Amino acid sequence: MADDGKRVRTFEVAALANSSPSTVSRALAGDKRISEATRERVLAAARELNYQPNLIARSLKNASTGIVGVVVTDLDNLYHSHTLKLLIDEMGDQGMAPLVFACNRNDRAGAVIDRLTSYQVDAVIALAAPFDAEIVRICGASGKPLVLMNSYEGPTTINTVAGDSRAGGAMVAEHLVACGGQHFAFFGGEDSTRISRDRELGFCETLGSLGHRCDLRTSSIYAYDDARRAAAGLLEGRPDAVFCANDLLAFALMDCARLQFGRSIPGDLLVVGYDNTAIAAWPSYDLTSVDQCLEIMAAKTIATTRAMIDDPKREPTVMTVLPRLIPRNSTTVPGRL
Amino acid sequence: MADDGKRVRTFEVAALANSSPSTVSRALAGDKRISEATRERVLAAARELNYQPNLIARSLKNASTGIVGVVVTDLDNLYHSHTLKLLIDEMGDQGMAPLVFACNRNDRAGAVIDRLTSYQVDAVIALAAPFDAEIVRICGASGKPLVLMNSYEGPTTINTVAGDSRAGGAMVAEHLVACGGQHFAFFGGEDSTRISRDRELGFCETLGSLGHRCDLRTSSIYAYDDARRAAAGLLEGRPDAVFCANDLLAFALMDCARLQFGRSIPGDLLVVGYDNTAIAAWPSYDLTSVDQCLEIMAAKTIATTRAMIDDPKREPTVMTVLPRLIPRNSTTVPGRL
DNA sequence: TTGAAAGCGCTAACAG
DNA sequence: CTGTTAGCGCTTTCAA
Repeated sequence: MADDGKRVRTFEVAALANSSPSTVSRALAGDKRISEATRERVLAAARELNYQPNLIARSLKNASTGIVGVVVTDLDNLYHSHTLKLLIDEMGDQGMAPLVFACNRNDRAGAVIDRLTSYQVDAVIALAAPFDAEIVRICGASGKPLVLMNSYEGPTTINTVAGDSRAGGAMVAEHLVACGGQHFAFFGGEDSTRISRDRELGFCETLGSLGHRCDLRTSSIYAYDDARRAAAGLLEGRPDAVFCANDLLAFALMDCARLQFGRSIPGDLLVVGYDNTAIAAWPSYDLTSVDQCLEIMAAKTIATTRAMIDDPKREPTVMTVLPRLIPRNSTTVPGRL
Repeated sequence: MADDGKRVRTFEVAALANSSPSTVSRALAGDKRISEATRERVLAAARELNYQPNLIARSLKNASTGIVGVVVTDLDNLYHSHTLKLLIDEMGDQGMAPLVFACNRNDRAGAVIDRLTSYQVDAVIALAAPFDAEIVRICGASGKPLVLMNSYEGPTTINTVAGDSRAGGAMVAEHLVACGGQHFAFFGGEDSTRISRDRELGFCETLGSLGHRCDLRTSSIYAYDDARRAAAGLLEGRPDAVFCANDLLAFALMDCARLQFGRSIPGDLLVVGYDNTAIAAWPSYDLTSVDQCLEIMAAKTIATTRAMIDDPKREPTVMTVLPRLIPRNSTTVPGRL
């Protein structure tokens, strides 16, 4: 029964168990060299006093805190916030404690990482962050393993887990051709991002190898209104098959096509999105989309992080997760299948 | 220039500044009794070595870690993940470090809180958590301030920041009556939650005082498919004005009304949602919704947390934030306004 | 105004 | 198998 305020320390447990702090520490750590009898006594005492070890004190002695820093950008993006949720769940299961900092556009990434490392995190995971040399430098200098998840770009000297955007783009090309598309368009996210470029690249390459080409393209930032405007421009060109670099762009384009251009989907226009957001499955959109298999990516990210913590001089790995296309009504051509 | 791996300690800074660790500590803390000259020397040395204090070590001596535990449930709910984002941003600005744990339905809340308190967090914020006596007991026993944000229920002996659901329901009633509704329905979230009940209560009360009543009701869990099914049942009763306890329910109901019942919105049916999700503003839905002013709630939550940390024996406060109704096309009656 | 020394709670090396 | 001791990096008396 922990009484108000003060936490129970090893010392108190030791006193109750007629033993010493070190014995308590060992018994709780499962040290083999403790006799069954004393172990029992210690465990009983600990339970009775509701002893919870002070992890902060422990980590001052050990090298490791069990805390992993997570740097996130752009949590307004539903897809990113879902990724964070998966990471948090996975880390919780693995006994890691996520210390989460947002690094919004105007923050200096370096300052954020400095705060993180001040807390002696065991590693840093950067989520959907634009590649930032300063992060890499600081983590390198402080010897903290760094893992980039779904981040926009990075050399192979840094641990990276990302979806295979190029393969995803290729899948979409094959699918749209199979569905009878003739005039193809690409609707990209922010052009500077490697992810959007890779999706476009895979798309165009594969279209080419199938004897088609992508005549139209435009791009927009991640915001419905902007996307809507850009979509209008794209639709002027009268494409009949559009690949959108993410679901939000696809939703905006579908709304624009139906409400503003009076076109029916999939009758007049085939649309494919990316990320397989929950909303894609809603009947109003029923959007064919590429699923990045985020659960797998999150699991790999955590596994990589764990491996780097266990062996800091391990070679960095770059992992790629193959996405899969989820066909829905936005590309279902009545005559086919 | 911090070299590989090892962090710089006060000792090294002291050596470079021809001084002692204690002086370094004081200079960096801005202690008044340090001469201008030595302060300069110390700061210069610290900067030169890129000294970052070890916050873990510091907090072992001090009472406080600067870490605040955040317990979240149900991050799949877009509204909750957005709330978390706002909290993270606000805490970052305030110099708090959020240690985030998910407490999913099958986890024991107690275990999660125990892990949190093992890290000596300065306070715990429970976000959208079902009220759980165990959390309260453990936080109480360990003397950690607890703040519930938008949580489902709680006695007034606990710090709470929540939207005024009853007032929100009342606003909706007034609005729907003003828009000419005649046959009212309420579409609730999980019935056990106080929040949904309060929204309904405010709605029905105010309808009553305006000479109307709410004849129909149903409820659903937070999942599109379930909501869609429940909505179908509700629409059988042919209401012409529905208040949905959250936006997701409203979207499902709108889809159901249009696609399955062939009813037009707002022509045949007025719909109001709650939370003012980003999607509510999309043209396909263009949904009138109640905005909870989450930024304000997040700010108040952090302010309360800060106040409790600064003065742990402060009386708990219960705060309520007045929402505001955002009218959109789903309740725009052509003849009016 | 500054330095030396003690101690936060824990664990690990070193006796016994 | 177990207890004593030292020390993680910092802050803070206490002395000078």
